[in-house]
Amino acid sequence: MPERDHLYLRLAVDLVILTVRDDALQVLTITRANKPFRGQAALPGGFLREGEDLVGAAVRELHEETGLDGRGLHLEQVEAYGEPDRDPRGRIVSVAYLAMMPNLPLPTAGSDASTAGWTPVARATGLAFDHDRILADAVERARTRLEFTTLATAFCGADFTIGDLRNVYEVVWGQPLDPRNFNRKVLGTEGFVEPTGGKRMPEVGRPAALYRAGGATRLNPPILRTDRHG
Amino acid sequence: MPERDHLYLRLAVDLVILTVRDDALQVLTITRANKPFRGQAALPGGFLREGEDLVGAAVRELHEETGLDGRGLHLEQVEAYGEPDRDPRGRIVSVAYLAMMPNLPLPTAGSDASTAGWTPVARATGLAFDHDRILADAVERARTRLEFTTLATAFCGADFTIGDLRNVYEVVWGQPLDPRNFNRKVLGTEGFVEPTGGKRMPEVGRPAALYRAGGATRLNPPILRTDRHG
DNA sequence: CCAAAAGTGTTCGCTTTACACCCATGG
DNA sequence: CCATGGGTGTAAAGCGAACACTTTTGG
Repeated sequence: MPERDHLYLRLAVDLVILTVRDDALQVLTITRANKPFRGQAALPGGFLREGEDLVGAAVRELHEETGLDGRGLHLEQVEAYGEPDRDPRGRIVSVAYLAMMPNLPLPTAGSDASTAGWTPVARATGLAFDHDRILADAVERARTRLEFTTLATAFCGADFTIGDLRNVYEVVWGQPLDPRNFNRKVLGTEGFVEPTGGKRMPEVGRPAALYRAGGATRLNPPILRTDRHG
Repeated sequence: MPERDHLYLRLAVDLVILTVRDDALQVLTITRANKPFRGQAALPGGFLREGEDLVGAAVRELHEETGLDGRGLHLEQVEAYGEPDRDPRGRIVSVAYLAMMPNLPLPTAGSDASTAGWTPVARATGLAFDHDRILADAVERARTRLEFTTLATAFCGADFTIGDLRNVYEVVWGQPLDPRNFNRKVLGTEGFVEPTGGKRMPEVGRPAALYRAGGATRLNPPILRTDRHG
């Protein structure tokens, strides 16, 4: 039923999956197997299919291209990108999604999955399409999310210490924080973390209490970076 | 060049144009002239065309449906909506844009434009498609924007008083503010407003100094609502 | 004079920040 | 003992909420 002035196009979903690894903020990238940009690094993603939700497409593509199970992951829409010439294959509008996950080994099983890997955000330049810009937007969004939500816990495993959580903030923000004040701020925010009762023995130093993510979503009051963006 | 698993669809752009009018937050709506939802209120919007930018489509549709010139308006992307059944005409993904403008009379010239009008947000329910949800998301975004950016000035004309600006905050947030503290907060934020030197005589009371929008974009420190959302 | 809105000064209390200090472990 | 990171106490500084008070107009 195409009509006059009605442009038909394809819709892509691109994924910015972030983790904290080796004291650096890293992004999940794939090496493109097909043209255009064959052999070049890109964000994982793919085309929306019939009957599929945007988030559903994101979860499916994540699994197909990296072997990861995206269910349970907090997938947050960043923005839609629609410049007419952003994709040489034709008119393709892309919706970017952001997720944060703990530092887990990537499955190496699947065929497509074999090309997926972590890249430090600081060195992730020259990506295919307009993925440099998408990545920059998503990282800025993630930095803001740490200020106002409890999503930093998404970077940690099931159990973590306050030091682990502080490390997430320091790495994502690229800014050192006072360990003592950070401790109080986190523990003083109801629902941010819950003690598990366990302890973790470090290589050196006093054992640290273990926590898991609490029920709260929003941080009130927020934990603000002093170095304001903009 | 359609391939397997590549869904072709149409992309719509929907507009949430807000203003403050009669001490109420109001949204620009149209009455649909075509099916589906013929005769029902909806947000202005339309389909993306060939070679067109997302923002370009938003500006064009705004002009076609309301007669307004969207150039110069701060159009901010809110979100993309992609539920498979959100539009009975077929698979249509919509990208919503938000803009804030002063209380100007709407052009009544154009044929399509004749159905455009302002509706108080509080009474704007039962809109076509999923526009109720889009409106709610956009309004929440606007409320947050007032906290962290200088966009409240977009609701005012070229010249305005601090009282005018405070009224914008009070109406959009639905919450009274202390006039004295608000005054200092605004004037103490560099680049928020600039004095024009003029004064405005009210019907009753002391004349108020006039200001215009300053060069700043972000509010640092922010002006936070006490009634936290969520 | 009074009413009403604009604008200034000041106090109180909380949050943030900076840092001294103690705790618990391995070597 | 020392080094290292975890955790508590505390005082100073900064900021926002509340409100007394002055200013400038029209009636």
